[in-house]
Amino acid sequence: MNNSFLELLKSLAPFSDVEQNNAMPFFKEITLQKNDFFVKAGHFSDRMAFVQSGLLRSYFITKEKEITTFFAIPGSVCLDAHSFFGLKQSQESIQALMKSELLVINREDLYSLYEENWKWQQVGRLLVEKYFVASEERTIALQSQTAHELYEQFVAEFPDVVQMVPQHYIASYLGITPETLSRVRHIK
Amino acid sequence: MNNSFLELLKSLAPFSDVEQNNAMPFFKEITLQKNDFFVKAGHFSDRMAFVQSGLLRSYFITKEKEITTFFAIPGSVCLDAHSFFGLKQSQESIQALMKSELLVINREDLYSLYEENWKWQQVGRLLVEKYFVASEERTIALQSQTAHELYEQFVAEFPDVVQMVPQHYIASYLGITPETLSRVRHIK
DNA sequence: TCTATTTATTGATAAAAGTCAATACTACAT
DNA sequence: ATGTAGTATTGACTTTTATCAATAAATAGA
Repeated sequence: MNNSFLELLKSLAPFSDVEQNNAMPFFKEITLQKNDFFVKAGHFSDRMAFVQSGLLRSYFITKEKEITTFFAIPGSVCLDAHSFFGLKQSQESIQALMKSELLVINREDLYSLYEENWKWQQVGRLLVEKYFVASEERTIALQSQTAHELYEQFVAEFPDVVQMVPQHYIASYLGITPETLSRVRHIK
Repeated sequence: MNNSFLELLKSLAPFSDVEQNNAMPFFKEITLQKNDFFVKAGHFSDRMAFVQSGLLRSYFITKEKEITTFFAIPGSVCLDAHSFFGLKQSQESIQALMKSELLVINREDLYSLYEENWKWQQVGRLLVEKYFVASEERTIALQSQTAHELYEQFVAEFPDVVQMVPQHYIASYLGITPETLSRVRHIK
């Protein structure tokens, strides 16, 4: 398994080499080419990915508008929560914006891991806790900040993404129009 | 223990009577009077509550503005995620808006439960997953909906809360001003 | 009950962001 | 090199929401 993935896990709970090796067969390495989909809206998705390299984008379409909900950078966990946890059809699509290497596990295998060793269950819990806190913080930002503040915060948090994706993806992630983002970028 | 709490747990995983009884001593029933704080901003909070009755509000203060982030109704889990999961000083305060009965467990005891029986760890994970999905959905709403749509959705989702709390709390929960909410309420 | 405080509404105006449309820029494929 | 599709910028204008201020209504205490 890849180092960055192991480091993420080890930051959450200590694993022995044996435990790591036991888990390895559950994860499959896959490579997505640019524009390939990891999840397609309307389908059920039972796969969870750790991004090893590349970049993916989650988005959904509503009322003629396309809304970006997440950029998955290396080190991120990437899944459609509504589908994976809620067992529903995914509302979002997740698409690779460039060639991306992922470590993928499906729900069934993940749950086997959880039952096999409580430490994996713990890591699963800690991961979701971490993403829950991040989601809460994003909610608060959207609720309380102006377009300009949101963009500055985005640049600080994801400097690489700013360089790599079309601005209108970032605009929709911030809940503003591309025109507004373009103007906001030229303030100060 | 209270029925609504047990029902919540059973909806997530099946527990035997023995398992339930083993867990009981970890939970303390507390009653908050109106305006009592469950969490105070700036303090560390290691307590998690199940709301049995009453109503609480999470909020924080920024730039002279007060922003409501959550209403905890009966059946809800109530905590400051940033503090409880992130082990940081809480940014929010959580205050009872009326007399409220809570079942409270602290982090240490919760983690003992997790280690004692993997099913509790599983329930902990499932609970966070559930709240994560809800948080994602709220983010998407804030990102993509108008003030009017947000309010209509709030009324549909929390009809009781609408009756019970000052409108400006709801306004700040929706990321709009009290004046805008007042106007939006009289549309159509 | 009366008063003080909080809360809600309304109006006038300002600011922020959206919409529409034109144009320019870029990257890529042929 | 040329053309195409996607992307970014800019301007004029509209809509939405915020702000400020005044008043009205509701509520909680004494």
